[in-house]
Amino acid sequence: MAVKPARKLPAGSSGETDSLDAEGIAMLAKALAHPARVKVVDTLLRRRSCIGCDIVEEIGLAASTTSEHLRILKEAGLIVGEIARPRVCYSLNPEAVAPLRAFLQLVEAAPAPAFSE
Amino acid sequence: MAVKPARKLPAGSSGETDSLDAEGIAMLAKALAHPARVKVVDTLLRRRSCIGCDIVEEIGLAASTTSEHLRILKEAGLIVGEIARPRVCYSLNPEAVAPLRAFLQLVEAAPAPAFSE
DNA sequence: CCTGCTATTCGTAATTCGACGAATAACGAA
DNA sequence: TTCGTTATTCGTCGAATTACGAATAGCAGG
Repeated sequence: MAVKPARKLPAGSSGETDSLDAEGIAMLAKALAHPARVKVVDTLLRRRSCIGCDIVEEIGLAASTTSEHLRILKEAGLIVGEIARPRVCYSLNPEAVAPLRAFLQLVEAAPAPAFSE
Repeated sequence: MAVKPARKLPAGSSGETDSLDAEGIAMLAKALAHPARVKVVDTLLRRRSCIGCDIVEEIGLAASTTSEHLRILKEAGLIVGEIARPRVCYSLNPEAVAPLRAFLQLVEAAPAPAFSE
């Protein structure tokens, strides 16, 4: 479809001073756009620890499905996985969330619409 | 596979720490999980105004596609549309974003993983 | 060596998403 | 009333997501 008229500026940290990184924001949001993945993040938030197969039990999906969700979260940089054979130890990467959080904070600080609903 | 029963406990109860609304968080994130929709929100953020077809021009997609994105944002409660025939005047609904923002803030405040990458 | 434990990858379905043009709706203006 | 402007809905298509079980990969230990 190639419906990308917008400039695909390579990851070279170009100076977008006034335009926000919609792609990056959307990518982060997408990583959290599923209840199972939100639960994973929440689990890692409460149990500071990380155990792999405990996550499977916590969210109640098949191991392979859970692994896929973990892959997506990893790809978005939201979590990191330390290999400790035969286990994998997952942890949050708190700073990865910053761009999305900053954007939401801007939105929340915006003036409410004049008309009430 | 024992499918875990998704329990729907009232959000108004006592502790908000153990009753995370994963569904709601994910729904909000999903609404922002596309660059075009992030751009719409950003446009409404910068131009406090609301004009409907200006949004179409701003994000560069077909009108029908844009309308669909607006519908999704509306459905998630992130924006509201005031009908001013033949136009529709869109505005942000800043408070709708609060649950997701609060969740992200918790994540960001979490201790970083012990091992560095 | 083989066995068990854990995590990931593979193959495959069903469903949802994202995009477009065409058709439709709804009102102000002529 | 008819026309013009704007927004939404409809129908459709390919692509992506989500889910599962089966198969695979690595290591610790008997």
